Amino acid sequence: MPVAKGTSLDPARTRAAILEAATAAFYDHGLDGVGVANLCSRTGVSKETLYRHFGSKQGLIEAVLEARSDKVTRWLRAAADSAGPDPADRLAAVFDALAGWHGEPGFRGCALVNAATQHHEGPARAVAARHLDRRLALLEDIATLAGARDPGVLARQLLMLVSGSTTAADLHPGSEPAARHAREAALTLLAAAVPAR
Amino acid sequence: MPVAKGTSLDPARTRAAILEAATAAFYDHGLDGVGVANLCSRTGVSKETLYRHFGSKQGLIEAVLEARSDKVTRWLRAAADSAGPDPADRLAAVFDALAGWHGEPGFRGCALVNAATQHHEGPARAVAARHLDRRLALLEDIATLAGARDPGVLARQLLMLVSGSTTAADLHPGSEPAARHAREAALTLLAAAVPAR
DNA sequence: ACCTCATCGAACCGATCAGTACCATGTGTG
DNA sequence: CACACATGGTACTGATCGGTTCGATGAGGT
Repeated sequence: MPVAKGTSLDPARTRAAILEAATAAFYDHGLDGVGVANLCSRTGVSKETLYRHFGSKQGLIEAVLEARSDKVTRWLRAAADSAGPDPADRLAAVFDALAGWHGEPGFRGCALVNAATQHHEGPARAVAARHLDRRLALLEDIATLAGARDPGVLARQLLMLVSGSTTAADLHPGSEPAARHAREAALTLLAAAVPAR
Repeated sequence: MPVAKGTSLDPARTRAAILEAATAAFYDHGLDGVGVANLCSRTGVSKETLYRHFGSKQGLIEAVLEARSDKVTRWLRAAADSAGPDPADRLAAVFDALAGWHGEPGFRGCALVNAATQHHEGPARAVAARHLDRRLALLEDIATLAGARDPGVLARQLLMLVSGSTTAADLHPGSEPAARHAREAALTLLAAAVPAR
């Protein structure tokens, strides 16, 4: 038997439960805004169990951010894939997905970026940098598919629109969703970056 | 005599010194990363003096962010003004100024945005929102001057490039400065937003 | 000379923090 | 049944936190 089959006393399951609760708590209250004891009471887990699984609070933070980056990256790539082969459609789908995310109740910006701005040292910045690299790769795929003159440059410009719209949606009050304007800007940049027609 | 003229025992001067040291410390280590006692030792000031001037740590944070927003807003507007009347020149000058800022040693992103992502409650978010409003107003002036179809929409798109390039410069490793790519994107969006030529 | 006021330095408070240790409990496996 | 193990609960440590208080010092204006 490769994996455990029991339901209750399963280390992997407790680990996942801690991870899930910590992800939400850190996102809502900040990395420094929630203590380990608080996290334990949210999950119904003892401190000893938490420390046995993650070693330290920083270890937990790193695991949370890593898992979050994986999940968000998969989600955004799936949104692009669901739009079919046309690069403009794929790009539009990315920003439509962002718009949906920004409108969710409890939205507080990108968890990875937020974490990196809170902890200048430690693993947060490295994980956030890799996260942005993943986003960049997705956008660069679209730019290349569209036949852009310099896909790397276009992708970096599009990434700024992704990050910028997320910041705006979090911090800037506005009647219209920021991602909708970002979407139009992205399509304009895409069209301007393909040499011929 | 309307104001004090002495140099040493001047409340306004001590207040400014605290503000200056706190601005740097909060920027470098985060709002929660530096304690009040630590701040006092940096300035050579006693806790009693600090609390007499600012009432609480939150009061100090609010004063720091307010002053920072004023200073940054004036600085960015001055950069635009130094570029002359042409809207494209003014927009380019804004991103050139950003590029210079992003390249400064110790650059860690926008202090206002960072503060707002660290403290979801309290004055930080409100001050940051007003700060983004000021930036938006500057960009909207340029958009209007250029005769854009919808200056408000263009300004919000440009603001995303400003915020997005600042985030990228802080968190994303890259050989070329993000603001240079943002500058070209901004000029492209500006050109595409003016109806006739 | 006098008084006021800003200030420093230090002690102090209660709360909270990350992290550790110990013990009782329950589950799964042999 | 017996053993190993993951766990919850509780108590504890040493440090740091924001904030308050008190007394000594010294400068400025009258």
